Amino acid sequence: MAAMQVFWARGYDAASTRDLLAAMQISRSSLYQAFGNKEQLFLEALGRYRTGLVERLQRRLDEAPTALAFFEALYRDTAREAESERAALGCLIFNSATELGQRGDRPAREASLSVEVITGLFHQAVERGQAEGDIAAHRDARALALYLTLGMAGLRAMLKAGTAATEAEQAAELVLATLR
Amino acid sequence: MAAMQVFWARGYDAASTRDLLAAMQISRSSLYQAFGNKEQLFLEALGRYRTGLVERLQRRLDEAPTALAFFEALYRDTAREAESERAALGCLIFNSATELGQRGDRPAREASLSVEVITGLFHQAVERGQAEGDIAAHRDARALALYLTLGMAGLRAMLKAGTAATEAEQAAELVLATLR
DNA sequence: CCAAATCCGGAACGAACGGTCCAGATATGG
DNA sequence: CCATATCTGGACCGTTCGTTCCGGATTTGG
Repeated sequence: MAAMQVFWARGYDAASTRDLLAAMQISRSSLYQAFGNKEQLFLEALGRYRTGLVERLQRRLDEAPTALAFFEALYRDTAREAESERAALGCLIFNSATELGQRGDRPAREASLSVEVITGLFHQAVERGQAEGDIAAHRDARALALYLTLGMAGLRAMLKAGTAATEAEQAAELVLATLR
Repeated sequence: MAAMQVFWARGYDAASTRDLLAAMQISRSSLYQAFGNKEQLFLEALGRYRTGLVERLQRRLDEAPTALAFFEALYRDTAREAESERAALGCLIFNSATELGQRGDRPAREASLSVEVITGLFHQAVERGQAEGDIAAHRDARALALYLTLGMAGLRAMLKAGTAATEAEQAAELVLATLR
């Protein structure tokens, strides 16, 4: 969905309906007939983003030799995005969660829920890693999952702030160090 | 400055000049005479925020028994803010850096610079901690400083996403574990 | 005490916002 | 082939945006 890209690049509030129309290549009336309003279009876009991201992460996790290797690849690949256009976009979920904060409306709640979904996936990955013996078993799996979500949110924030690739990679490496 | 609070709570774009006038209790013409425009008012507010924050952090660092104790108190106090109104506000610097991203204009550049200033303060604190022997000396000080800034940005993002206090504290504790 | 300089409330500007609406284009099906 | 149903381009709505501007209030200084 093209609307996703617009919300991703500009944020919920700053994405105007005119931006959305231009990207989706449809007319105003079609948008309102098909989605009701801007809020529902955003919810649809965020839902699709989350579904796609979870699918991709789950596949990478399933295909990874170890859960630790999964986290290492995820963090290193993300850090290496530094200084690219892709890095400036960030992640729609973290972007939305920080923009909408505790606003209390549906978009805000859905963004928070999406962060929790990511943490849930990380939790499952950590448990696998602890069973495999690659991830320190003496630490609480849920706490590690929260820590890894925090790390990703922080890394994405640093990339948005313009941190250089080498520095992002060094910081990411230190996040990973806690797993061992 | 009252304008700071408005930018802090609502973000740069979402803070309307009418919001700002109401908070500052001045008239429209006074604002434009005194600050030129909204962008310059924001730069002023962000500058004051940064100065105040750096002063407070530096004092806490100077008064802390060890640099490690400084980081522990900072992270724990921040995590404990979870579920409060204060946590929903986040930090003006990280808020601005993530909202404005790599937009290239003055506000965006100033936000990125502010993040770097925080990292610089952390760098100095890490070096003191390594000299004192409380912080692992085998790790690069600059990398640790970047990691700690990343951790703070991540923690603030989690608080905005509505993470519970107990979970925020657990995650913060894991960030601190890397220092030892 | 008055003249001069400064300040400020509020009206007004053009532009952009999210959302509505209808005439005309397009597709459907008997 | 035409009647009917569906879709859509774009004008338009009221509101809000950042900014400008000016007449009148307030302060200042001699």
